[in-house]
Amino acid sequence: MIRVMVVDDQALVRRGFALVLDNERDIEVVAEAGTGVEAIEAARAHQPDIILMDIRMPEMDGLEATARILQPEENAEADATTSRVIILTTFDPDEYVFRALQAGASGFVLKDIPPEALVEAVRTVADGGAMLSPGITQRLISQFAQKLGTGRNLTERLERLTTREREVLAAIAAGKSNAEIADALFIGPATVKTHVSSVLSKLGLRDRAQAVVFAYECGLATAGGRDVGF
Amino acid sequence: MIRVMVVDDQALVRRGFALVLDNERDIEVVAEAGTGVEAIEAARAHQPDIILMDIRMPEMDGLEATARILQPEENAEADATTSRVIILTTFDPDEYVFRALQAGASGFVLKDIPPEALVEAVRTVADGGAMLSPGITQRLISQFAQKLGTGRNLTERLERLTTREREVLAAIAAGKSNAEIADALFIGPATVKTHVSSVLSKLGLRDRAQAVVFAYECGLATAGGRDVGF
DNA sequence: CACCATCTCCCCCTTTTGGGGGAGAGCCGA
DNA sequence: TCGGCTCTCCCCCAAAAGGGGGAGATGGTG
Repeated sequence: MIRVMVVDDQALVRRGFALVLDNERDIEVVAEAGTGVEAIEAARAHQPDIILMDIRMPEMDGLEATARILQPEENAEADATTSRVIILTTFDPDEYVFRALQAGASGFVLKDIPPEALVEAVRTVADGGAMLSPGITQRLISQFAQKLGTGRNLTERLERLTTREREVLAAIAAGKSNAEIADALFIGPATVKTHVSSVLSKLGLRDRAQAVVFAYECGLATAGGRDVGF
Repeated sequence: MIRVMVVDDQALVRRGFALVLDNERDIEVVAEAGTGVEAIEAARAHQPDIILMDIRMPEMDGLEATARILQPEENAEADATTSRVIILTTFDPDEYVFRALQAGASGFVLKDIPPEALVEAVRTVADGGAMLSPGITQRLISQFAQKLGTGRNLTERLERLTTREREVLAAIAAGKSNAEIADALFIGPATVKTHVSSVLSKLGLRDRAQAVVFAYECGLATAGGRDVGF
C-alpha cells in the first residue's frame, strides 16, 4: 500500500486529488495539509511514502517545505525521512523546476495531466523512479545536453594531447601549481613546465587559468565533483 | 498521423514494434532499418516524425546514427531534419544515456516497458515532449541536482565579495589576464591587481587558476556557456 | 636500422602574477 | 560629522609562470 499525503492550500483541489488516489486499490491518502508549515508537521507525524506538493501556498511555499522535509539539516537527529516528493502545480517556469529538483523532489507534474497519469506518477515514484511532465523532461534534457554538448569540438582538441599532457591538464584544472603537479605525478618541476607549455601551445591557450576554463568546458573537469577547500 | 521509423538489427524485434505501433489509429510505420547506415538513408528518404532507435547494431551504432541524423553538420545544405529520436534499448548504462541526449535524442526508454507505454512515448515525443524511463529520469535528476546543488555553501563565500570583486572573478573565470580585465572594466591594471588580490584572499585561494575552479564550482561560471576560442 | 613520438630533465630569459604596504575620493550609515 | 567600506591607483619586491632552446632515454614503426 502506497501511503500518500496531499499538500495544497485549496481544500477543494486537495480533496479532489485525494479522492482520485484513494479510489485506487494500492494507494491510501493518509494525510492532507494546506500550508508548507502544516506539511512539515504532517510529514513528520505520518511519514507518508509519497507527498504531492503544490508550490503556491501561504506561510511557506512548497519548494521550501520540500527542502525542509527532505533535508533535516538543522536538528540532524533521527529524522531520516523516507518520503518522496512530487511537485504538482499549475505553473512550470524553469526556476521552479530547478529549485524543486535541487530541493530533492522526485517528480514535477502539471495539474492538467489526466487522473490516470497522476496515479501512474505516484506508483512510478513510489517504485523508486522519477516522473516529470513531458515538456519539463524536454527542457531538462536540453539543459543537460547543452552542458555536455559543447564538448564535441573541444574533445577533438583534447585528443591532440598525449596521455601525460591530459593528466597534467587535469591537475591544472584541479587548481594545482606546477610544484604540486610534480609531486602528484612523481616527476620533476621542470618536466611539468614542459608539459604545461605543450598543453597550452597545443590547445592554443595562453595561461593555466584558460586551461582550467577549457577543462571545464570540454568536460575533463566537471562542476560538483570537487571540494573547493584547496 | 504520426509517421514512425523503426531501427533495430533484429528483424523480429523490429517487426514486433512495428506491428504494435501500426495497430494504433494515429500511428503509421513508414520505414524500417537494420543498421545505422540504413537508418540514415531511410531517414533522409522518408523523413519520419519519430525514429525508434536501438543502440547495438552492426556497421554503425544507434547513437552515432542519431547524431548524424539530427546534426547534418557536414553538408549543412537543405537537410533540416524534423525527425525526433527515441532510443529504445535493453541496456541503460549512464554512458549511453548521456551520449544519447548529447546526440539530441528526445527519449530513452527500455525495451521492457509495456506496449501501451511505448505508444504513449511516441505520442508524447511527437507532441514536442520528451520521455525517459522512470529510472533514467531519476538519475538525470540526481545528476542535475548535484550540479546545481554544490553551489550552496560556496555561494556564502561568494557573498563575502564586493560587487566589483565578483565582476573581476567572473572575468578571471572567462580566462582574461589582468590587463584584459582592466580594459574590460575600464580601470587601471593596478586596480585589477588589487581586486584580484582581495578576491583570492577573501576566498582563501592561491592563484587565478584556483579562482577559475571556484567560479565553476559555485556556478558563477558554467560549462557550455563559453566559446573557448580565446 | 633509422625515424618519430613521448617522457624526462636542464639552461636562460621575459612576463605575469601575487603580496605587502600606502593613499586619495566617494558614499553611506551611525 | 565621523568612521567604515568600496573603488581607485601607486610603489617595491619575490615568486611563479611561460617561451625558447637543447638533450638523453625510451618504445614503436616503417
